[in-house]
Amino acid sequence: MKSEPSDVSIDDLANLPDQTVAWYGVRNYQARNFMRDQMRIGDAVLFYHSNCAVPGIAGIARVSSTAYPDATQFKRNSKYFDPKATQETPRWFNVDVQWVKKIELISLAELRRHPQLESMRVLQRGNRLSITPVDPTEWRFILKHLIRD
DNA sequence: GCCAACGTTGGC
DNA sequence: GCCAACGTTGGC
Repeated sequence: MKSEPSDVSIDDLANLPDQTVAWYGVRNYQARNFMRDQMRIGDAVLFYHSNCAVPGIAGIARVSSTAYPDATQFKRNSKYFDPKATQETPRWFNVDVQWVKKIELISLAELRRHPQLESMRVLQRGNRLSITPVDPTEWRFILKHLIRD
């Protein structure tokens, strides 16, 4: 899951109440569907810093709620306000994400160096999704080879 | 339903 | 700040 560290960084997450954040603001249907239809409580998350000096995986988190309506879609003064969304028929959903640990940053350049990760969804050319599934094989490779405890 | 115009993402 | 890539909008 991508987050701009200027918005919510891995350290910000560690310092929030319950070390938890609602993953608000997703306005892409595919990304929404991943949260709404596929994420389950306890699912592990790679917390990725995007749109910053050194983009890459900055930590591990976990899904701590199932999806529920994103509150920002109803807030007129929010940049995420959606005039077509109503309480009865919300359009946008988010899960809660809880901090697990910070890791030594695995940069995007580093991720691209490993052929074992070349089909990782987040690394595909033209990918603009802020949320992408991680293949178990890729997950295990990252855990085993790119993260030291 | 097509598609041009526009907006957004995000690496560089 | 640039720009490639892609999603969305809306006129027709």
